[in-house]
Formats: sequence, C-alpha cells, structure tokens
Amino acid sequence: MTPSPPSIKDVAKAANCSIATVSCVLNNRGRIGKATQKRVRDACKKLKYFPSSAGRSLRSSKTETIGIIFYPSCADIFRNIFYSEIMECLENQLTKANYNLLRAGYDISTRKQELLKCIREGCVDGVILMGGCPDDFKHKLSEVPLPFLLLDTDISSGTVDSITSDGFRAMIDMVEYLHGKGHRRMVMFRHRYDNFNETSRCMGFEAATRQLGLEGGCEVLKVETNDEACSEIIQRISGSNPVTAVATVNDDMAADILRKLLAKGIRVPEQVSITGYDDTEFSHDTHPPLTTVGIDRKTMGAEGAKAILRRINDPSLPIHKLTIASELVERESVRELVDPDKPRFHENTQC
Amino acid sequence: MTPSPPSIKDVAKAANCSIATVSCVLNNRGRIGKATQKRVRDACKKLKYFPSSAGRSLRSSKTETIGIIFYPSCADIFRNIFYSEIMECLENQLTKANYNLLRAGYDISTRKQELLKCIREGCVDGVILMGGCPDDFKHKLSEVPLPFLLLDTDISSGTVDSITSDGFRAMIDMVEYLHGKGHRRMVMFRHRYDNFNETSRCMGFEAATRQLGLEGGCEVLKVETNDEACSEIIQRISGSNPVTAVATVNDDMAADILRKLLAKGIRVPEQVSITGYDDTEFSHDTHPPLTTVGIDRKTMGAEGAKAILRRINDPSLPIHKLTIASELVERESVRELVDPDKPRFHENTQC
DNA sequence: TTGTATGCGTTATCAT
DNA sequence: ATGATAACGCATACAA
Repeated sequence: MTPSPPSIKDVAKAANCSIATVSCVLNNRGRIGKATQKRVRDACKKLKYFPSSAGRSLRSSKTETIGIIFYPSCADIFRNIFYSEIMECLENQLTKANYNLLRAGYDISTRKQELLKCIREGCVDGVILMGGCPDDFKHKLSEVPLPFLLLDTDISSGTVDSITSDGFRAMIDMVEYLHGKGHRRMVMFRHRYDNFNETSRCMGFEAATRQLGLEGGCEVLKVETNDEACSEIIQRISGSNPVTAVATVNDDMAADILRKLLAKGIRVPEQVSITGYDDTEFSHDTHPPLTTVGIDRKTMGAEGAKAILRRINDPSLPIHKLTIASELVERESVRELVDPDKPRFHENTQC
Repeated sequence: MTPSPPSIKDVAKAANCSIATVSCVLNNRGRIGKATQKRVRDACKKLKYFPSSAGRSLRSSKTETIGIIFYPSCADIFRNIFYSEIMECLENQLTKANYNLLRAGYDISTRKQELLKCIREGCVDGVILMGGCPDDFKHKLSEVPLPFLLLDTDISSGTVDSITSDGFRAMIDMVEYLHGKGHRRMVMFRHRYDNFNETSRCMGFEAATRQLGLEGGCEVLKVETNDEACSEIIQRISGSNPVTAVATVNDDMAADILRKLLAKGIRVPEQVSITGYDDTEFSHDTHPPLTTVGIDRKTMGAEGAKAILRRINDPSLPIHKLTIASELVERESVRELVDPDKPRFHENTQC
C-alpha cells in the first residue's frame, strides 16, 4: 500500500548524475546539457518521480498552498449559492497558478481563540477569509505574519487587503430607484449581528433616504428572524401613512419574506414592494421575481485570486483595497406608485 | 510582514535545553522532568512557537492532511445540498482528529490524465473521492499508493474502500411501494453518462419490476435533459395503457421535471406520480412535496471519516465496503390507483 | 533525565 | 556542464 515513493536520489542514480543536476533540470535552473536533461526526464518518468512537497517546503519555506477560511464552517458557506460562484473562480485561478486550496471552517464556538492548525503550523502561504465573521476574528487573523486577504468583507481599521462590493453605493441607487418609482416611506431589514456587508448596505440606505429628505418615514430595522420582519411589515403597511417599499439585506431574506407574506395573503408588489440583494439564482424564481442588486461574482473571485498571489509574491506592497461595482437588477417585485408630490419619471418624459 | 517564525532551536535556547528535549516535551515522548517541561512550555508560549508542518512532514512522512477530491469541481459539488451535509460531518470529524482538509476539484477536461498536484507531491496522507465521476479516474486514483476511500460511489473491481447507500435495495422498496399503490406501468429516468449511484438505483428498479412480473410495461430511459424526460412522460401518459408512475434518479431531477410538467398543465400526482431520490431539503418544498428516498448523510460523513482514518492508521487492513441503508420517505407526489387486477393494500386489510 | 547526532528530500551555493 | 555539500525544522535512536 505504501512503498515509499522515489526520491531525488533514486532519480539521480537512475540518470547517472548527481541530485543537484536532477534538481537543476526539474527547475530549469543552470544550463544542463541536452543529453543529461533527457536522461533525467526519462528517469523521472520511469520512476514516476515527483518532488516531495515536504522537502521543498522545508527548503524553500513555501507550501504552494493557500488557505481559505470560512466562518463558521465550509459547508455553511458552500450551501450559500452566492459564495459557491466566487469559490469556483478562486479555485480555477489558484489551481492554474499551481496552488493547492486548503479550506477550513472556523467555528468560533468550539475553537475559542485558538488559531487554525493550518495557520499555526505554516501549512499555507497565504490566507483568504470569506464571509461575514466577527471583527475580532478578522483582526486576530490579520495579525498573523502571513499574506492575508478579506474577500467580500472588510474591517474598519484598514491595514489589510480586501475586496468588497460597493453595498453603500448600490443601496443609494436602489433607494433612488424606489424613490423614482414613487416610494416615500420605506424600511430596510437587517440582522442584529455585526456584518460588514449588511452594515454598509444599510448605511447606503440611510444616506440616500436622508439625502432625499425622507428620514422621517424611513428606517433600518434589526430583526432576529424573517417572521419578525413580516410582522413589522404587516403592521406598517396599514394605516394612513403606510410603508410602501421594503429593502432587505440579501435575496435569501427577501425570498423568505416574500413566501411568508404571500402565505399571509399579502400581495407583492401590489400591497408592498420588496427588494433583495445579491442576485442569486433563485431570485428570479420567486413570485414575483425579485428586483435586486447584482454583484459580479466572477470578478470577485478572479480579483481575489490575483490579490492574494500578488501579496504572496511581494509582501511589501502597499495595502490594496478593491471595490467591485454592483448594479441594480430590475424585475417585478417593485411597483410603480402614482405619487402626488412629484412628477413621475416616464421613459417618454425624456422626449 | 514575514519575520521567519521561531524554530525548535529558538525554543531550546529560551528553555535552556536541547532541541531533543523540546521535541520530547511537545510530543509527550520520553520522560522529561516536570521543571524542564514547564520551562519548555513557557518558552513555547512566550515565543508563540508551533512546530512547522514542513519539518514534521519531512521527518515523519505524515502530512496530517486529507485530500477530498471532487468531480468535476468543488463548487459544483457544494452547490449540491446533498453533499454539503456529508461534507459537514467529514469536516467535523477529521478536524477533531487534527487533520487539515485539502479540497480539490478534478476537472477532467483541463487536466486530462494528469494526477492532482496534492496527490503527486504527497501533500496528503489519504484521499477521499466524492461524487459521480468516470470510472477510469477512480481506477487511476485507486492505483496511487495512498489510503483511498470512495464516498457515495464505488467501482466494480472492488479493491478499494467505499461507502455507499443502498440504492439497489431502496429502489426495490420504491417499486414495491408504487406497486402497492396500484401502479403497473412505470418508467425510470437516468442520465446517459456513467454513474455508480444512478446505475445501482436503476438496477434496483429493473430487478423489482422483473420480480413483480412488470417487465413489459416498465423500463429505464436514459435522457440528456429533463425536457427530454418531460416529452417522454407526456407521450407515455396518454393512450390506452398509460404509464402512471415515474421514478427519477435524484430529487433535483424530480423537482425540475415536476416544475416543467406543471408548467405544461400536467397535474402531479393526479395524472402521473413522480418519485425522487436523496430527500434533499427542497424535496418538501416542491408542489406537491416529493415522495423520495432518504439517505442518512450524517452517518455517511461520519463513517467516511472513520474509514479513511482507519486505513491511514493501518494500511494493511482488508478492504472495507460499507453500505448505508436508505429509507422511503412518503410524501404526496404518488397517487394511489384503483387497480383492477390486484387486491389493494389497505391498512385495514391487515386486520 | 537529558543531550548528541543523524537523516528525512529538497534547493542553492560554490567548487570543479 | 556538473557535482559535492550545507541548510531548512523536526523526530528519534542512542549515548551519557
């Protein structure tokens, strides 16, 4: 089952040369005679020799492996369609650059403050942290002396590379869109726990409503469950000055609220408009299809790969923060209101 | 950014002893005096020392890393809810046993016959291969001198550990269930490409229909797309001797067929009964909820972890094949028919 | 109880 | 153009 694999010595012997020569040939270093090269390569093939990663790592202190850390677990992240597309690009690019991907979940509840094995023991050349996760953990990770990248998240104290989407800007666009459709009273739901993306999206919402002079009727509400959100909605869409539009922090939430609202007999968008965020696959399978914000996941993954490789190759580079644009995806979950206090925007007003 | 981490030498110096002593303390080998132990541990803490995986790997030829290979890519597998639950258990168990998980996709189209880097270069102590994948790749992998486990798949030439669910038996149960509900003409759809699970499930279907003397009216159909399956269904449910039940090879396929059928105005189960396989989350979100076969994913993952660890610890063990039972999950996508040529099974016929 | 010495497989420096 | 050799960090056999 495990006859120890051939080493460089075996190859040297078979090719009738020294191990130094073998190494040079395999790494294209130093000019080795054509004939010797051929002998070496033939020997490698015959012996099915491949350089051992352990030996090389020890010598070069490079593992050619990149750690991807998820919070709280790999499975949780992958179940999330949004991340699986980013992962796919990351995987493609990094594999192409000849890196292994060591994925690990970080379950804060079981691990407490302990660092992950792969980080402690130097099994990786760099670390990518994906997904919402508590700030103190991000900080902790950012302190280990390893190339480090926050992907689809960030921390305020900006001494670490990060790639994020522009949730702030996108929600401003969304609010302006809703405003253009005649909405004046809107609420946005988010979760109670801390999360970079939710926070920046909500800040965009707040900035835009303030800018439009809508502070009075608009607010961000923190909820624990989507049921809680539904209750709030039902309560707020009746009365003399009802909420007419509801923004959410992601498609998951929006789709679930949609279902629950429908189950209670509330019609969307007739009685209330709802918007999502992320433009995941199932956002066009909802009834009605969700108006949402699309993030270019392919770019996110590709840029993530570039960023971590860049830092590995030159750790002295300045901190690099990249923001990827998002765009509004208009579908059918937002209704156009006839709004008395403002002329409506029609395509034909342009003419 | 990268001040090289402390080595065992630094610890030895700080603890005023030799590196051998440090090593012994850290590995609880050889009896070292209490006082020395404390000095060593204190030094480790002070220096934030952790043994380097490269050094240890080289010396012990163990990487403490297990490779999990997916076909054709990690992302593809994870998008599949079914696997994410198995992965979660695997991750828990193997992490608890102090192993890293190196996940890699194997995209046969780009890689041709080349072995994965992590396998070639000995970055892993063992390999788990998950998911449907061409037989020749499984064989290729089974030949590398590494502990190897097929999880949720298998190969005929049985010289490799495997854990599978009993699709053969489960489909027999399913056919008998359908038969009990009065169905006599049924078809089962599968994909054209080779796949262990699809094949064994279909073989169960065929065995059961033969056993029940239904060969004439029952058959397995290979399709490329679910649209193709729909056309077949529509064609076969009309006429004098119509198909009344359709079995599929997984919930994904069943759910999609369900949607497509509904879109064409075919009512399920009134006009045709449909069954799934896997009992994934969304099988109860379909309309109607799918009658399907449930597989105990938690057990599958847990047993997978045990199996690979067992083989790593003792490669001389005999080949171990484990079959995990599956159970029929009755929901609402199968209709009970009034069947003339056979007394119906009622709960009260038992009395 | 603890220290010395060796070798794991590789790369790189320096001879030849 | 090629070879001898040191060094990487660690675990272990053996010596003290």
